[in-house]
Amino acid sequence: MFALIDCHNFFVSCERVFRPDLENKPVMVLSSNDGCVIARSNEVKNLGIPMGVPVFKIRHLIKEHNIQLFSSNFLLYGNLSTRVMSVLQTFVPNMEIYSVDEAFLDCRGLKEDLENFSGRIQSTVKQWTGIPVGVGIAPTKTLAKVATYFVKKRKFDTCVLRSSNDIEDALSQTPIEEVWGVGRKGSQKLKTLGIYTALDLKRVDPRWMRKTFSVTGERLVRELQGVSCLPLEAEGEDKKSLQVTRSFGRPITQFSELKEAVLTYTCRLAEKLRQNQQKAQMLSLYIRTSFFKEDYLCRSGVISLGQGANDTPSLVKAAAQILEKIFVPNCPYQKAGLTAIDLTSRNSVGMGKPLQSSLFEKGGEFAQRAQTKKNEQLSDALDVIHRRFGSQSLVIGGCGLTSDWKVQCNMRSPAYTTNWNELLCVGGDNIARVSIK
DNA sequence: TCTGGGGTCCTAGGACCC
DNA sequence: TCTGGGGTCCTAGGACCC
Repeated sequence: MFALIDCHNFFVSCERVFRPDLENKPVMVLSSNDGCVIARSNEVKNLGIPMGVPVFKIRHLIKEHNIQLFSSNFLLYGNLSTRVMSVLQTFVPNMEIYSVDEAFLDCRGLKEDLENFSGRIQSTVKQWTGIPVGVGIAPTKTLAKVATYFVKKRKFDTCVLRSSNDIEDALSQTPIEEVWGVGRKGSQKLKTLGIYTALDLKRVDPRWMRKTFSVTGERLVRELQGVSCLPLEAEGEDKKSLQVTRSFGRPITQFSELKEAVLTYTCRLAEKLRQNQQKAQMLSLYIRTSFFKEDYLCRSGVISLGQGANDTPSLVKAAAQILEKIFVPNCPYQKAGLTAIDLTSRNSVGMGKPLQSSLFEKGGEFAQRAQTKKNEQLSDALDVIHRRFGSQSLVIGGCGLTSDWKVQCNMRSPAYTTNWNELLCVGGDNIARVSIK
């Protein structure tokens, strides 16, 4: 049996941990640039506000219902996520962190009654972290997903699907578009084939499904039939790609400004690579205008980083080269994104596979190695300085200093758990109502 | 006026190998 | 006249997830 633990309205719940006065009030968290709704409290869901809707379309509802807004504060959410996961780790030997707000637990060998077990998880996480969670338990991961769908819909705390009667009953009440792995396109196609519920899908021939929807479709059907095809993923797998993509606070037309933005994102990407102890062998960059405007334009390019790099100077140089190549003048760019691909594994010798050196390396092998070493030392120093004095304390020249193209986030909550200067104050002018149970 | 960010997996088709 | 069979690797694009 698999247990899926799913945090309720996670980002909103994180904000409420430090703002208990917002309990039972409508609260939303917005995407970067305060553009779209990415998390809603139950009160907001009850108003019929959908996930992902742009804020400007619902201004009137926000005002009318006095909805409390927050810019996204991923530092906070990431930190609270870590807390929740470490509490979950105390319950079972094997678990998979599936996303920032979800984890699968392997329930094999559990002596305890499952209803009791899930209740205990739910109350412990709430008490130790302040985050409310739902728990769904079933024989496969996909069925556990169905169980948590019921938790959300029916406002249960927990749901255990065990007997085939219970499972079939739950599946018959699950619309096909709610099944894990069936997206918008898939559900449209399935409906034209007469498959409307999860139960309908469970009853199709897996071999037919493979022909029509590839191996992924076949696995899905088998999972619904109770045959586990998706094992718990091992922990600490290396990432296969890393990205930094951002929309700008306003459209950018000038090359010089676009370059500042791209190089700023590149520095961040290099930092992420170093944090992960990985190197990239390829770097790709795209720049694009707004989807919603006429003459939509998207340009992209890829460049090789030779044997793999994660030092800031190498990546910055590569990104600038791509940008020169793909830039088209007089376009209102709205977004840029970088992706590091072909990442070397964390555990391989000397960080990165022991690759052959390139036959066509310029400047001779020794000069090249010396330069790489310098760049890596510089990057390490940069990391140390950023940790100590903040990420803005020292930047490379190409990133610019004014950068008024930066994303808007005017309603961000404090970094309550990661910055000494932003700890929650109790008493004084700014009294927070914290109830300690 | 105003529309997120970061990932994974799968397939098809082409180039290439013996 | 007539031209095989069995592979791997790479890339682009699509779909899906949170």
